[in-house]
Amino acid sequence: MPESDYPDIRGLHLFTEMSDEHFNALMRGSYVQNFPPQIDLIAEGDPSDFLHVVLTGSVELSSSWNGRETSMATVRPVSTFILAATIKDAPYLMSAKTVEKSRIALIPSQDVRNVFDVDPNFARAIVTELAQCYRSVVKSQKDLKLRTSLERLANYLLRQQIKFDGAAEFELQLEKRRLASFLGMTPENLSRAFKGLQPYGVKVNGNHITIKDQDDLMRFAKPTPLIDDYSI
Amino acid sequence: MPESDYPDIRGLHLFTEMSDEHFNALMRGSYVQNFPPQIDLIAEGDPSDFLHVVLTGSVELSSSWNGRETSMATVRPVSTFILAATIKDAPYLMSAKTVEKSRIALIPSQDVRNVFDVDPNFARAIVTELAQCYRSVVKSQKDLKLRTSLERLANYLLRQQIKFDGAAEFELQLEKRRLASFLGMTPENLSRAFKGLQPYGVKVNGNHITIKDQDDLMRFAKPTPLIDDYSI
DNA sequence: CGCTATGTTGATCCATATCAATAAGTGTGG
DNA sequence: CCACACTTATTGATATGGATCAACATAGCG
Repeated sequence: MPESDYPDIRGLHLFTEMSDEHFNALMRGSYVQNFPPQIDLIAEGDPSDFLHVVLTGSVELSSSWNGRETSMATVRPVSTFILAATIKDAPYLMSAKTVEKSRIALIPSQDVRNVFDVDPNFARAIVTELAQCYRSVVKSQKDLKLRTSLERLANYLLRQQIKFDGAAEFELQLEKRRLASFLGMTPENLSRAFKGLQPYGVKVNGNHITIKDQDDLMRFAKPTPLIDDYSI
Repeated sequence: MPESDYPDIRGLHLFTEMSDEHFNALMRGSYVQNFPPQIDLIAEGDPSDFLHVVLTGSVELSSSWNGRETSMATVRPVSTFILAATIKDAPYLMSAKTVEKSRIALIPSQDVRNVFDVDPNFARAIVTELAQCYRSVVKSQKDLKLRTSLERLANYLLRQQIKFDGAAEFELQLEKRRLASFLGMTPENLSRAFKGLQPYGVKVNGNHITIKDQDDLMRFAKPTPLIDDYSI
């Protein structure tokens, strides 16, 4: 891997606290690759040979069964994905494909496990990261089981708004069809859900969202830190 | 904590590999309590003061929002729950209440974090456990998003059957209303779903399930290790 | 430019929720 | 030990959220 990529990766929580020696050892065995859009990186069920780090671009994680498919998450720079499979040396539970042109670091899973065993700081970081991931999925599960699709959309928009520092206007980060699948609905239903939020001051123009009155939307959406991840 | 309870806890993956010294240190600060059925142990949002270990009985984890409630999991002996909250020192995301009379060990979260920092074997065990938990929720999420309620029930029954060593007849471990909520449906719908599985050889009598022809049910349920956890 | 993928809108269908009534347990106290 | 209350399970009738199908519009893109 080119040393110019080291700082980005080092900046991740996962890698900040570990020793230089171990970090460099990890990096030496790793490599970085540029992928065009729509490239399959991983198929669910594959053995987990590498821990992946998205440096630029974005990657969609999805799963399928019996001819159906659903979007599970979108990974943006700089973060890792499929840490759990790497740790457990178990097959990936999700497929991954690039959404846009992306630069991705691949760290051999075996190296991750080796360094984990000798670097307590790295071990602690992994635990924190895994606990974080776990809690995120639990939240997402609650979102799915406790809310209607309209409520999920409303809360999604509020979370996005917070990401953009509470701006009244912002751009959707995802294609609508992907967003629909992520929220557990069809594109048609998402279209109608946007309409359904008009009474609460939500305006949509392509990917451009305007939230007239945040409080109004919040009264409907009833966001809570026990479901909605404001940190990400 | 009475020393007679040590072996059960020590037998958990989480605690097998750690040093005696650290294990005893953890146990000294812990205590064990007997609870009657239907006792609230934890409310979601509470600070995570203790790692809980179910020694006997069973505990239901649930979440609620805006007047709705859903069952997230049922914990049976001997296992821990809310490890992630303990590790992150963050509020619980789920509530916990005893289903039956239960004996539960409470290990102060601070102690868990302290020992984690000094015992590499314990640290590794925690990572493995968390990765396992994470993957379980991801599977459960896929189950919810990719399958109809009938398919979820069919696969649930097959997983239960495997737990009972493939026996053609077994007892449901959960009350039906709890099972319904766990599977993300109403009790009425569960009732009808059982009927809907009759053509595939599923017979229900109270909590007693009979699966006439496993292959028949499997052809409908299409179980896969990428969604269905055969290990638990 | 057309071509293809994405998004919208309308009509309809279906899975599941809700409401209501009844039956069957389960537990409690007299 | 039974009668009563109360919770759980089932069944039927109906409502509804969301999916599906179809047509059309729009927007990237080679």
